[in-house]
Amino acid sequence: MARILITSALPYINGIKHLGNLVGSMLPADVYARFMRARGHDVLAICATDEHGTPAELAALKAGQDVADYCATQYRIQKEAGEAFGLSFDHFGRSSSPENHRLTQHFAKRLQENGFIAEVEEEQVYSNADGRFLPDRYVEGTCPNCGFEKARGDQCDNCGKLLDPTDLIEPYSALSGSKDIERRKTKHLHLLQSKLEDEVRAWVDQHPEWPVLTKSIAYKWLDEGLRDRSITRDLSWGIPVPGLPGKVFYVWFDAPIAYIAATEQGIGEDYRKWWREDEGADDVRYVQFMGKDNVAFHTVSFPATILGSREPWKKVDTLKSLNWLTWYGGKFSTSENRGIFMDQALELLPADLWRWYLMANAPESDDTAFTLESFQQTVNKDLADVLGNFVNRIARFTASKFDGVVPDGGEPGEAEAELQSQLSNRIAEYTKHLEAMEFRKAFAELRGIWVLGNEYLQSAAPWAAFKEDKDKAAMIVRTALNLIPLYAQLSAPVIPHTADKLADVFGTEAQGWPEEGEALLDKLERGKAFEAPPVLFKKVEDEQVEEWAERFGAPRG
RNA sequence: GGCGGAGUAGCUCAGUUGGUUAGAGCAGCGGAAUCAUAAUCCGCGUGUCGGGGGUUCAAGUCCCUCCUCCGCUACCA
Repeated sequence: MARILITSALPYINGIKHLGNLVGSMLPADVYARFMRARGHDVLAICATDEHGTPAELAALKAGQDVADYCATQYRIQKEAGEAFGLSFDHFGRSSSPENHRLTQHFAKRLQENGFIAEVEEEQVYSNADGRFLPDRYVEGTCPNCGFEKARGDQCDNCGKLLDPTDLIEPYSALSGSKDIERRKTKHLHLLQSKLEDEVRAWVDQHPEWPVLTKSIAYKWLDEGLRDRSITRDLSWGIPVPGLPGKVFYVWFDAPIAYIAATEQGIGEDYRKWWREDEGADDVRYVQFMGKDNVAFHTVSFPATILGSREPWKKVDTLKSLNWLTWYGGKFSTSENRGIFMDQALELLPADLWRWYLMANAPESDDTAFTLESFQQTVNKDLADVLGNFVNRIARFTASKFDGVVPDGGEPGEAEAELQSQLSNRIAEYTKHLEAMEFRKAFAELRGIWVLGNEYLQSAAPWAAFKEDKDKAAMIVRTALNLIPLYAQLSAPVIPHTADKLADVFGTEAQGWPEEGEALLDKLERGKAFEAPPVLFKKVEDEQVEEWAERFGAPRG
């Protein structure tokens, strides 16, 4: 039994997340956690809301709420949506927790003591009308390069040129539109990452097994040279910086620390057994899930923070980074009402349908398009036709021909040996892919395992055998029925709610995993009575797709 | 602009270190079966492997170049 620590990139607080966010980190983290628990490992899966930063303050302002109240409300909404989706985090915390305040300040203090922090006076754009400092991208104006009138202070969206807010012609606040903005001096703490560059590189060098994308992003930052960067901001909402009143830590400094703090929120002092290598975490395997945009922060910035603390905190062993799920090839967008969000998805259909489609088509090697048409086709075929119909046809056949009990009699022959052999091979492949976090390959294999049931029934044809040799028909039916509890276990990581229904048919356990080489087809107690379950999956109808396409802004035609 | 990733069948994608006639699922066409949610199972695959050039006995795979999409580029997170 291994100890496995799993974290998912933290969903930002400014509103409920869409399907792309879900499949980008939280859902694969959950699937992996469920799989590892099923294999009997000691798993701790952690997530939290990421609550600080300018966008959170602005979202609260827009909602007419105090930012603390706003975050509390949004936290509850996100937590509940996650639970409804079956996300089985052992703890879903908040980056604004007292634990994270304490821990973030602790890391800053340690970095300070070790000489990795410097106080620097710099100039920032201040808006008098808004009464606040503005991050570069919240300053807009005319691009000096191409003349585009709504260029942002960090980059022009029209010509792509990288800018500084002072480059803009006639700059104004993107919040209020006010031109009453000025540069003001302000003091900030800089993390002296340049001093840690060699250590970070040495640590990255220890992980040749990381995916190409992950390594190339990390080395790109290292090759350019780690720059010292500000880890504080002039905001009111956040973790206060001791000695600098009115300042808070930069959200990207405190957010990864919240992985640790959320663990403490969840399990108290025992969090150290998972996070401190000198207090028991030396045998922990730590796996992180994130979108590709987050890789640099997890391979370089956060490790620099940890290394600079000179304390033995657990660092990541394995990273799984995913690409983007797109809405018909474009961006999911809250403001423009494009795409489906977690709460909306569950109003339409049960979580397992979304979970299956998202994971079977996870954006692992490249961005992947979500379309309602593809979703409909996939869940109808894989879940309703292949899995659901298999369970329904064998259960109802048993009900009508064998009085709804697992029939006794007959001896398995060549076909059953062949089925057992194919199952063993495919389960081994499936398990291997899940271990490697290759989700698309894994679920193609699981689908193949479901198909084996239909193939077996089709060729064994118990309905034909029943007319000549009832013992043989009984043996075939018994063999097929044994697939139901097996499918419950194998399917549980990805479609947990359905897995529970499958396990309930014979009162077996959905949690667990078949042993390698285990005899799988004669485990059910003979003579056991059971009820054929209701149809597992209703099909998604064309009219529903039409309606949703309209409602969620799908490009038509 | 720079760095990195990607471009393979109508669609979504596999294709290890270059090596026999480039694969899978879906869709489509044909057939079988009738237990089942008109569900299932079997059979059918020539597609300029983004364009062009090069290295090699041999290139989807290596090199050069061009095109398109995506990410990062350190003050969005």
